[in-house]
Amino acid sequence: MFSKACEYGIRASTYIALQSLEGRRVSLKEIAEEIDSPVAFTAKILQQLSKNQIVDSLKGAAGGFEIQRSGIDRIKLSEIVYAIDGDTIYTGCGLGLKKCNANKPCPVHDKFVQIRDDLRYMLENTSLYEMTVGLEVGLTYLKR
Amino acid sequence: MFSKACEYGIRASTYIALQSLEGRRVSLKEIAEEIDSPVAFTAKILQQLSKNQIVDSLKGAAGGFEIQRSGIDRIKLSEIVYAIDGDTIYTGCGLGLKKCNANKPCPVHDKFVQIRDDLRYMLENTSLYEMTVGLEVGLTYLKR
DNA sequence: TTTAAATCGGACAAATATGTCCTAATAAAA
DNA sequence: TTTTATTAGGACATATTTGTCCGATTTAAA
Repeated sequence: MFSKACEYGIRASTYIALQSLEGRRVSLKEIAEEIDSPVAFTAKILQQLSKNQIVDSLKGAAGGFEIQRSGIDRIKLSEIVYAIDGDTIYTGCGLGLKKCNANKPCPVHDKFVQIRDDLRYMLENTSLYEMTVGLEVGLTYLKR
Repeated sequence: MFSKACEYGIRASTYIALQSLEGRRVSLKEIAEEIDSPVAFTAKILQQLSKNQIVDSLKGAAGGFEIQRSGIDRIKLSEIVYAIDGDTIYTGCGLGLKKCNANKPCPVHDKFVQIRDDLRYMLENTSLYEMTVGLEVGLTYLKR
């Protein structure tokens, strides 16, 4: 569904949001440990998320990553996916045709539109805050 | 969503089904032309589909690929996807966790289960015959 | 029996995705 | 001011996916 980079990106953002809610800024090292991802690769992804203003980064000692409370409420999964994987998941043809659309559809166009629209709706309506709710009480997990 | 190989595989199977309905056996070369795919790569995929008994192949002059009428009705997209991409699209976690399940779910487990189930239902209930219906009358396309 | 047209299958090549390493830049603390 | 802990970013390395090439095998037709 998503690239590895995107999976790590969602998990990292969610962990940062969770800790930011407690007022804790977190380091790359801690993030990678807590979401069980390769450190240096995660660094690249966080750079990208920072450039796309999904996470805030602060250099130097006591630096790290955080997300403003307003961001935690506002940022949706769709924005993270878009920042890393682009929009192919929404716009691409299920059978890989370059110019597939309602006018010249592939044989599964309508069926895919429906499923992709459901996926898009879900991603556009799931905030980082919502992602953290189960984590706090141990109902959901970010590794294993 | 699917790998390139799987996209080509679905398009190739659909074209073979369409021609088999007319009693025509088709060559690799014709298939690759009609679905706009790389010839040699398509050959590999057809080998795989042949081994998985999704298409019948005949060697030698006047050989080629075909699908029995019974197969055209019976074979579902899910079988093609499974033969090429395996079952990760059904069973894999949306966030890439290895042991994500209802007991220890990731934060989007339930939401992904729903979308994946819809996708699975669609793939398991779309036959090759259904894929060909629109093609015959020029309502749907396999290239561009 | 020979030739031609086709798939099969192994080895190779290129492109992309994933992952690592090292140095520079930054900022807090000693 | 120096040291230390951190992110930024470029170059490199590895793995996987995508794609190519070529000889072997098969079968129909000449």
